[in-house]
Amino acid sequence: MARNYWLMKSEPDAYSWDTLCQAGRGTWDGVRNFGARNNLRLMKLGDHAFFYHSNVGREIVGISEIVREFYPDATAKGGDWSVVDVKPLSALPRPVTLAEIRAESSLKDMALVRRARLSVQPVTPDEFKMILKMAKTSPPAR
DNA sequence: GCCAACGTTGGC
DNA sequence: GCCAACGTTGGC
Repeated sequence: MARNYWLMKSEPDAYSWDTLCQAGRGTWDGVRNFGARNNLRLMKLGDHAFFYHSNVGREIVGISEIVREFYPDATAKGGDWSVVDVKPLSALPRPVTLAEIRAESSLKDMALVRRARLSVQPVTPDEFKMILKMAKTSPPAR
């Protein structure tokens, strides 16, 4: 069975990869964008998602796994919003920055590049593999 | 801290 | 259903 890949953004000041690792499991709440919500609802148990630090860091730092499919967001006052539960799977050997992703031509169509403001977005298997490969190699010289 | 991009809201 | 105004995200 094919696994789907995603990318979820969080400002580390609000909720960081370290916070998720310490907690062991987390609920991805507070999404208030229809596109992002729809992506949450497409997530299946066992899907993998990059954890991206927006604003501070601007880099992918780890991979989480979806451990509960979508259910209503208890933090929403009205509206039709959803959450999923995630757990940390593994940290990347080293973070892959937005600048590196922009510089990699095969990743130019990533939603991260094309639709900067979408906080929950799909990642293709090829994109996922490429970023893993980048995370295992040395950072580009500058 | 600024501001461009863009998603959402609401008047018509 | 259009679109202007508004608010928010997030890179720089």
